[in-house]
Amino acid sequence: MASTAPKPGTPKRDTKEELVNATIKLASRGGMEAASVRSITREAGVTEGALYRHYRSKEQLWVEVYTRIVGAMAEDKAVLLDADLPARECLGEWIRLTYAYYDGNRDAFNYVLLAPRSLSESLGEVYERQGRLFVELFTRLAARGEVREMDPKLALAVFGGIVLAVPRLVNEGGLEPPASGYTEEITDAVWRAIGN
Amino acid sequence: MASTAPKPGTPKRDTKEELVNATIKLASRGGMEAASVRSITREAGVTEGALYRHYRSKEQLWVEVYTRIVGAMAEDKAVLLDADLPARECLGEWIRLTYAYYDGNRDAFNYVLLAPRSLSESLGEVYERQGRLFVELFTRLAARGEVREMDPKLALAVFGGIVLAVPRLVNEGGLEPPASGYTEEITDAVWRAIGN
Amino acid sequence: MASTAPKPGTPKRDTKEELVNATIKLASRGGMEAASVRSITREAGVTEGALYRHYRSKEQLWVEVYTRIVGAMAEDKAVLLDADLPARECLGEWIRLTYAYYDGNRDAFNYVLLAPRSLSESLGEVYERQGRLFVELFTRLAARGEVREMDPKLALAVFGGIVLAVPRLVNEGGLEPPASGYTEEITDAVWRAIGN
Amino acid sequence: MASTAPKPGTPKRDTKEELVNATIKLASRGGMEAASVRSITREAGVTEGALYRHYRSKEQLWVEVYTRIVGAMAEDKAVLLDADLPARECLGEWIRLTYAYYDGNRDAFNYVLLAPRSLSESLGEVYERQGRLFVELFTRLAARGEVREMDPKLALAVFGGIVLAVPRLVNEGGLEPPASGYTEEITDAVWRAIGN
DNA sequence: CATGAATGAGCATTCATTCAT
DNA sequence: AATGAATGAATGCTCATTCAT
Repeated sequence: MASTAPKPGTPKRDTKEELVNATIKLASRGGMEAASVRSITREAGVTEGALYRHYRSKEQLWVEVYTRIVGAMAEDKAVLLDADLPARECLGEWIRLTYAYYDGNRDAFNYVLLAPRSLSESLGEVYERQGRLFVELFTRLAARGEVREMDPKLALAVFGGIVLAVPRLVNEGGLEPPASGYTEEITDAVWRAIGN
Repeated sequence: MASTAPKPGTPKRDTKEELVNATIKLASRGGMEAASVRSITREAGVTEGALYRHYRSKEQLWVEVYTRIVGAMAEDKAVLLDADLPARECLGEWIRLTYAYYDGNRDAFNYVLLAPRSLSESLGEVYERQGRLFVELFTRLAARGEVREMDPKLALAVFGGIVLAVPRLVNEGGLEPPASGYTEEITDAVWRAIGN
Repeated sequence: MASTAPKPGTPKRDTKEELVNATIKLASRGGMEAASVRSITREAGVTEGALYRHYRSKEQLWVEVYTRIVGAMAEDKAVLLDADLPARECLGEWIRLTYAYYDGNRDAFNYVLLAPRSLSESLGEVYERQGRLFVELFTRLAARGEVREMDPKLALAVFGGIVLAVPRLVNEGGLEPPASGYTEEITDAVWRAIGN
Repeated sequence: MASTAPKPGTPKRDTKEELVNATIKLASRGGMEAASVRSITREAGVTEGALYRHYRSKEQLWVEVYTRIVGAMAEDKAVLLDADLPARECLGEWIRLTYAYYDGNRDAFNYVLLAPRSLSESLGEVYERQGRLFVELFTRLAARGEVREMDPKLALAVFGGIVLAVPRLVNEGGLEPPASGYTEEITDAVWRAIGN
């Protein structure tokens, strides 16, 4: 008779997981407004108290949500960073990678990008960490003379602006959906703007 | 019988005006959270009831706020559209104009960017109208062969992305402040991305 | 057809009154724990929001409650202060007066006396004002040599301690109820402790 | 097989002890509000479940806390009761003793004073037991004609009132700190009030 | 036109207590 | 004995909106 129940000392990781998933799900569907503590916990199938066992505050839950998304993406990007591909190709991969994570978590990203004012410092750090990775990439490529000579942070803004604005317009502004993959055209635009 | 009340023929547009100004003022200072119905009406010097006499809802007040800002900007841009300047110069002016309105109304814009989902159709229309103006510009320039051949809506996304992302990063991402005006460098980037 | 409804501009003082009364009533019955915002407003026949129209916080409501009770008592005591009665008689009246207000508001008093740590500054002020009145009385009597030479604040503590402890013991410690009026015996004890 | 666990014969009274100590420690530092079940158990180094293995409820833990404090004090006072000192001296010692326990456990005492209504009967008994001891003392002294003829319970109220009110005023009412010990002046006042 | 008191559902958070392990 | 995740009702408070005057 093998027991399917978790052992006493074994922390059930399910709840944290459920909470994070519920948060992303709700935010993706109905924007941040839909992601109240009540609705998150209902969606996760637990009570409000359970959230506060695992996270100090709603904000800390968001920190975890964002940290996970960005953290996973950052790992993949770090690999790319060391792959020493030609600049244009590298940028293309970078964008493809960004969209891979962006697509499933659109609203989590938007929340962070559009309302950082209200976010805690620890979330700000995760946010910056994401930016530093691009700056690192750009700086390396610049050292090899493969991209334009410009403030890497400005390059980051240009890159981030283009990459984030396009899906928004696709969604809400009437732009046609990606079809064969907008990525190519977006990479073109980014490359022209910051490439060599 | 000297009357201190406004003359019958004199339309008292004051209340609506005060409400709109109060909204922009509060949102610009303290973000969207500071612009509650209560604080808006207090700032405007009227009561909550008065707001609802003039606007169906808080949302409708925001529609008006946004319509006015974008409307005024659109007028200026329409002039530019007909001025037949060389493409690059025209784009530079266009950006300068955008920032002129954006700077004074950052939070009104951000609100729209952050939560368009919850805004009524009329706001969506205003939002699109702004985009159509750029599309019109781009199409004209394309007809003269002065910009790249690309989907004008994609150009809009690229343009909008760069233009909106840079001030954000300047503000919150640790980028150096505009100095004599980042506008030049932004225009460069935009031009490379979508110019000819 | 005389209208019984309040005029537009006329503030209905009822709600504030109801709130104050409900607070005293609940605190007197079930102690401070029974006086939650929810129960206070239910008892007053209004919703929670209504409380916050009239008071910035629950604490501010308590400030009003206490201010009213102490304020009314202080007025009566001020009269006594100027009546120039012989010390012992004056003290007796003072105690009688204290009980007159104390009896109807026992828990409001107890709350303030036993948990001042959590009270706002403005409540602290009201609290002190009550004490200053006694100190003033004691100082005057001392100047006439009718009471003992001692720190008036210590006298206040002795006076307050005796006066407040007796009803507590009557209520909860098994002391027999006042019968013909404990006041006489209490006045005796107080007089011996601080009189001349 | 060296065992690190306590020997079978050794009773592990640790948990109850830790719980009681943690409660007193927290209440003395941060008032009753700081003594939540969570913080008590964390301070004691156990979990919430452990508390409920040893006490039916939080209230029962407080009963134990209070019983211990008062019990220890009662033992000391019982010795004093049999020492047959002259009345005034005896009262002085009694007060000194009271403060010795009161000072280290101010908040435990205040809790009882503030909210006895909600405490179980067993706590009420402990509370009364404390009073009975004084009544016993007073009755003996009265039999020897060394104190006033008055209801011993009234004497208890007078005694208790003075003794409890003075430290409060010292702490919060702006009275000067005890210096070499207010005890002398307090004993004076008590003696005048109830002594012979 | 304007007032402003009242609504009532909503918010994030805390707490003593329970119970499967 | 002890664990600690989960409960669920309660807390003080905010907000856009309504309506009798």
